[in-house]
Amino acid sequence: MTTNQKFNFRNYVKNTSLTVGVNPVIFSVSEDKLKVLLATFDPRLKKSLPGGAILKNENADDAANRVLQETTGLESIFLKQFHVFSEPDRFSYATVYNELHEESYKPPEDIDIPDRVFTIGYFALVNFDTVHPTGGIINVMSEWVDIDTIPELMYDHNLIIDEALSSLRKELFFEPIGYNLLPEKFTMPELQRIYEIILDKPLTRSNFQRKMLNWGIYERLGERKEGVSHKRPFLYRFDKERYDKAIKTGINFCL
Amino acid sequence: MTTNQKFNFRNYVKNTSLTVGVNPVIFSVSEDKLKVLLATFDPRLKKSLPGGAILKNENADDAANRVLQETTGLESIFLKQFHVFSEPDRFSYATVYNELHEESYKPPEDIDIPDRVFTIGYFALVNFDTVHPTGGIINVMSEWVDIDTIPELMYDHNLIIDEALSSLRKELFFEPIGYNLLPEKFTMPELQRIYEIILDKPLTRSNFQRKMLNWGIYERLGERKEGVSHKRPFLYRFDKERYDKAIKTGINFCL
DNA sequence: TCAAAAGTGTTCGTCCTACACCCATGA
DNA sequence: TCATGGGTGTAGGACGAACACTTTTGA
Repeated sequence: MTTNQKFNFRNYVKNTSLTVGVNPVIFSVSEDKLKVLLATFDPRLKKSLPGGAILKNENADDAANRVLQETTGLESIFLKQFHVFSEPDRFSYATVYNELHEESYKPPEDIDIPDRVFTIGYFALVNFDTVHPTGGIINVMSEWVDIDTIPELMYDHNLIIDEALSSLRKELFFEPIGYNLLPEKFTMPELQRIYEIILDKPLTRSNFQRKMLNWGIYERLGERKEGVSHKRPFLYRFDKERYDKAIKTGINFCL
Repeated sequence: MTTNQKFNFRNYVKNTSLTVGVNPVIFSVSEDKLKVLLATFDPRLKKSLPGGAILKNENADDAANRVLQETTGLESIFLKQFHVFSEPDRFSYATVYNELHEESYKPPEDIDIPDRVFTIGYFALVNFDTVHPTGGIINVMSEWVDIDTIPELMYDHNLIIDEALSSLRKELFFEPIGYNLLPEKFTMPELQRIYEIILDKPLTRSNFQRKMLNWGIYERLGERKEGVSHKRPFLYRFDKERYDKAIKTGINFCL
């Protein structure tokens, strides 16, 4: 036998019309709280995550970066895919219209509306101060919301945020990503707060300091933080070169 | 403003015709080697991973379990999503026809062939002896191949396997999943080989033993392994109850 | 009786924890 | 001068790496 006799194109290509989008869960830290960027599509509806479809010549990462750029203005920041959400009924393009009966939200009948929409969940870490949230292309506005006061959201977006947070915590053990939430120059106490807020548990100051320095991936700068009403802490910077070297020699970032 | 003025359905629904499938990377261990199940669609072509489209009423996990069942006969085994592969040109339905010019592989012109196909990568851990590989619904056959002699595969399947292995290694730090590769009753030396093979590095016998027992998630059975030409090792079984208890009290599975 | 492999114990070093102590700063 | 927070030192304990020793088995 040379040809595969089992194969029949008509059985193989299952024609469920489908769109795949991305939903970045954008984290930042401000006022000692972990925050997530939530979008408002229409003020009368529940909030949702920023998101968008994957366009013709994009891969998923491209799309996530684009959505991030549209809503925060930021490029090339920490962004990582963590899970696909694919329940058959997780999303419907008619939801908004069914809720509000606004003519402009009515799915037109002359274009093919996909039966299903999957979304690829991403999480991103950004420095709060560098972001001026906008609604991007789809939404009216977006805003930071404390992780522990997230309201009920559209679709399965509450679930997506839960999974994003637990993926973020997992990732902390493999990559020292916390510094992405801080400005380029930061102090050890600041970094410690990041870890405490993400992991939601207190860490011992002196030991935290020593561990971070032992990793040898942060460069201590000459300067110290100005304008604090007590001893001025050193400033540090993430050092990519040292990081790459540390990775090669095999390091683990367990806390 | 009540209505979202930015919104226009015609801009929002981007009509790229798209299918999403799953590709489980099925791992097992035999003859002291880590193996992956590879499928042959047509003997004249490169091999590939088992796979299939996500059907109408399935989510991604359902589809992956179905493909696994079709190719191995197994149900409810360890299976975990790890990444979506979404490059615009990663897959084409015409590939096989372009290669072989066999009429039966020609995409019919009267049905809509999707422009793009994404795949969700899964990895699965199975006990070698319980599997009798078949081609499943799509392929002619499937067979176990050593992880370090994987040939060049169709599409981006080599990349998928690489990512699967590194995800498997990562996951070892969060879940003690190695036992899934063994029969229900196993010995500590057997478990140690599993870890050594997956991580591709030797571990110290006595320390490994102690660590596994300290985790307290394996139950030592009364019996010992029969038919070995030296001291007979104890048999153990993974104990779900103890595992759940250990998780609650906060355990980490660092090696 | 012996080789091989399994189980257990011991030593040593490293790292983590907790706490103490001193330093620098603005109020 | 004092309260506050940052940097560093140290004693004690937990744990891992390496290795030694004993036990059990089939050949």
